[in-house]
Amino acid sequence: MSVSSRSSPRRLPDYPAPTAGTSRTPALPPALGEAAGGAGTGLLFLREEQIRLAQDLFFFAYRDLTASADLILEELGLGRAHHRALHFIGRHPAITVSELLTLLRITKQSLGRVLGDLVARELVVQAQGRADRRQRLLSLTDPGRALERRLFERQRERLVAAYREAGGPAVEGFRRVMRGMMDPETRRLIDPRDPVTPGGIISERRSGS
Amino acid sequence: MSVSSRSSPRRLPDYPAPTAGTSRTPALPPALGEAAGGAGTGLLFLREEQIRLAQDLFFFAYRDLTASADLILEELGLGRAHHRALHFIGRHPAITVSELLTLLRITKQSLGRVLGDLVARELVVQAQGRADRRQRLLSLTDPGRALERRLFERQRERLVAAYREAGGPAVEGFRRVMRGMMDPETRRLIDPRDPVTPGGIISERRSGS
DNA sequence: TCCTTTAAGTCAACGAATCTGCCTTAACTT
DNA sequence: AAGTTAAGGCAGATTCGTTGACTTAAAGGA
Repeated sequence: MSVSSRSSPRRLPDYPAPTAGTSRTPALPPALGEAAGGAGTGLLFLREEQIRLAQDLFFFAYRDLTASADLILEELGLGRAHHRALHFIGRHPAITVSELLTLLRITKQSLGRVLGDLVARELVVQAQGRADRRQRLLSLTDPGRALERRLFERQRERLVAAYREAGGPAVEGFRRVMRGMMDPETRRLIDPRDPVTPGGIISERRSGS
Repeated sequence: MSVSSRSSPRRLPDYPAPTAGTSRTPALPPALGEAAGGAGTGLLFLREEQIRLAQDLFFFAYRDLTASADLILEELGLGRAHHRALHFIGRHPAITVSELLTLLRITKQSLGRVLGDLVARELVVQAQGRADRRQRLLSLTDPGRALERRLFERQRERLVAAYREAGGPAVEGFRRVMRGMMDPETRRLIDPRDPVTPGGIISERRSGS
């Protein structure tokens, strides 16, 4: 259900203070950052502005980080969805389709198209599972691995720079906060200790190595 | 240009080791987290696995964080694009359309649709600029502010929990790393000190308060 | 005053990436 | 043999983004 209905040249109030006392705000609200609570565990560090700043940081950092690989993808006629698939397949060779679906949280249809492209281009291969022959275990081919690496390098530069600037303890803090933002199930997923279900990435389906 | 061509029941290799020695990897590679370099500023903290973990953290945290507001949005027939617009308009009352475009990095067309919906639903109002009457300064209406707050609260819970668990110094580290990942221009944008261009959020167009 | 540029909005057409619902095939499980 | 699971497919739709060209009104420089 679309909502649009803008068409006539709406009348506009000719003064910039439409609703309640909403005067112009400065570029960004001042109270935050190091100033607020020092590096200590001050009591006020949960003020609303802090949280809103985190939203901003997240939006912009994610936007810029993902954008850094887009040039390469565009040249190849691939999209971010392809990148995500390459990333996770590269990180978990012989992953099953359903595990990949769980990681990406998209539907079979959506993944199907992306995966079809990648297989057609011979960036990904499917192998029949040995233990369960219904499964199509996904792995990168050599060209697939090469492409994934090219994409990775672009983001690596940024992340290395960010890590280096921020320093080790900051990186540790970064990780802790990021983990805290995830759903508990997701957290378990990326946590080496306490593997989700004994065996596979998601559900044990280990077959022997 | 679509690439698909999957249709015939492709022959599959019936053994799970398609390419080079890609045997099954464990749930997640072991070397990382606190184990790796302690909380100290070890020298090895830039190893590839660290970087790849950051990618994962980013993907999952962003996914889970944004998903937390989706329930409300869906009820209203709005999308994430609407949420983003509400967020930034709420954060910068009387923002101009072009400033908003710069923040979101999308095209006028895309924003146009979203904004049209929001104005039609009276969640956002446009007011003619006083200094420059070509501008349509955007602000939230009271219902718009109320909705934005509902959406915010969902995310706030997560972020507060994450901040609280991680602790103050971790939060500071989080911010530093996030800033480091952005484009320099973006960084200037969210940095109160050193405002981008004197005045407005993006370009000075301050008119007096 | 004339001319150019800018801010906003619009039309038309398209593309990427998601979704739902329903169905098939093959293989595993009981 | 019957039921369930893994993968894949078709049809159709939605959301959100794109490009390119154009209009209108206002601002600003010469």
